[in-house]
Amino acid sequence: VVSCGAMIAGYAQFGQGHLALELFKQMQLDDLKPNKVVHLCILKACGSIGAIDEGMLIHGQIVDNGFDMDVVVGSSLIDMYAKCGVYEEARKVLDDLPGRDVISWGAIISGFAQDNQGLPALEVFDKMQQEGVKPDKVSILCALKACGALGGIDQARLIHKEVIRSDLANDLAIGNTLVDMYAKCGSLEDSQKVLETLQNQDIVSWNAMIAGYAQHGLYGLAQQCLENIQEQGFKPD
RNA sequence: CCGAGGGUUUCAGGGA
Repeated sequence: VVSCGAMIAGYAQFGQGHLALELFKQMQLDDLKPNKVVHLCILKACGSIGAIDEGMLIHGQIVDNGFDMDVVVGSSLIDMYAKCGVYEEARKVLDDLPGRDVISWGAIISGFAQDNQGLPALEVFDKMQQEGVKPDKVSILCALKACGALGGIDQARLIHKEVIRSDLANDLAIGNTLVDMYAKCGSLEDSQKVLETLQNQDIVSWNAMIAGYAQHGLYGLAQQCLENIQEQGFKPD
């Protein structure tokens, strides 16, 4: 079971969801009883390929095994349902999950944000805080992405302010997401400002800025930005 | 006793 589990984990992590599912089915044909970790990996696989039918089947097995009250398993279920776009079910699992934490909430927020559903993402983000759960880096990343999807510049500035006062003020992933978010909100000046104040920049920072200019038809500025980074010795990808 | 386990930022191309 453990060696199969390790294989399934590998497949799931490398985006080979179908192979993971195949191996999982083979396991069951061989009468090997999946443990908790195998369930977690297979849920990830289901989410990544949108295999909702398989996912619901696994959910049933998890309930039968009494694993469904485990916060890690519960969060994986939420993630699976959210990635499959079945938000009502994701929400139901979240509401019934004892000890739900910032990751459980983050799974739904991420699902909405990834799906360009900015408004519901931010609603859940607020609800989480109303319940006294403090946002962490990942949930903030997702909330910022949601602002970008929504074009909600006011919400964006609000969250940005909070970020500045937090220990994430100099975080590169957060900074990159801010650059992208402001660009998607149509405020390229803000993007540029954030980019310039980053302590370090990487390829993602530049790409976000260039894409922002390009998507607003500012081809000259996009070009200029590209030349800038090359002058600084960075290689575009 | 050991190993495997949860939400994570940017960008391109063809067809229906």
